Amino acid sequence: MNTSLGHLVAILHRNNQMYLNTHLKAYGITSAEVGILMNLFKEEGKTQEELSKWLHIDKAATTRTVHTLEEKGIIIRKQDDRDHRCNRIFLTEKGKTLETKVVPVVLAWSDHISKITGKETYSRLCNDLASIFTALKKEPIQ
Amino acid sequence: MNTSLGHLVAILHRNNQMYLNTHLKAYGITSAEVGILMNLFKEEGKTQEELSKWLHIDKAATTRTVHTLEEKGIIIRKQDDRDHRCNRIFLTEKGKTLETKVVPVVLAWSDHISKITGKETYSRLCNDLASIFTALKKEPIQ
DNA sequence: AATCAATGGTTGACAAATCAACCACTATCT
DNA sequence: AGATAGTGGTTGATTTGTCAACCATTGATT
Repeated sequence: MNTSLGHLVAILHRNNQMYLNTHLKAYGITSAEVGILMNLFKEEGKTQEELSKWLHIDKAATTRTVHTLEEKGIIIRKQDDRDHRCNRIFLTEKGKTLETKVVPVVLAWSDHISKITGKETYSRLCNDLASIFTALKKEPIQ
Repeated sequence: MNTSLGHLVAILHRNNQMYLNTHLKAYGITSAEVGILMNLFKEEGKTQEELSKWLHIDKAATTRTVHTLEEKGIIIRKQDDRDHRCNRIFLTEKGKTLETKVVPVVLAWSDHISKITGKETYSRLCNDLASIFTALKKEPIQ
């Protein structure tokens, strides 16, 4: 099985993106927006910088995704009162109603994978990946 | 640790891409080309269709990547004698010399990850992902 | 042999993300 | 207070990939 880790991760990532895009199309949501939304469902009011760091995504990408979400009426950007450089991001009423639509779709894909691997393997997998995640946060590769 | 599998995989994938892009820049190779090259180093003469399937990548993407590789003088496309629809892909001499440059970089990233997780965890991780990989091949999600 | 479907590849339009350069605002330092 | 450095966000250019429509060739059916 001479398939490298990078290769496997790439395939899984694209598979996830495609899954999200087809199943969220009905709600007008794209895969790129899912990360930000899932974050907002948990806690609103983060700055774009904080979102970028959490998602490990370039701040330029965050800017653009946040803009399209605002145009769709799903979030609002509010300038911070103290620090006028910061935009703090909040869900609109419409945005809040999306939680019950988006979250199940995100979980459904994980469930698919979980069924493939079996439950223990799946949670082991998540733990292993999470440990990489935290390690990369502390000490980025090169 | 409320970080979903999709999220973790996405981060890891982008990390890998960035790593490859910075470390292969000197050789004029981009991350998108790595998959095809790694495949050709093992076995030449595959069709674009076969490459696409192996890489789990849209055939349009394969077309474009193969074209840029050809423009760079790294590969040649030869039309199949029997079936004139097929392009079979081969490395040029210049392409063959890249193996000793590209492979170590690809492995270096894996090594980084392996050092983070420890060796057993790493190979377990690869096995778990590979089992997902083969399962997806047989029975794609939705 | 003629038609019709399937296959391999190409193209155009778009989405997702990076990088680099930039602007506006804040914080610091003298 | 004024120069300077740092931070948060935006923009333009480019890369990577998807999707859908298309063309050319092959294969199957009649």
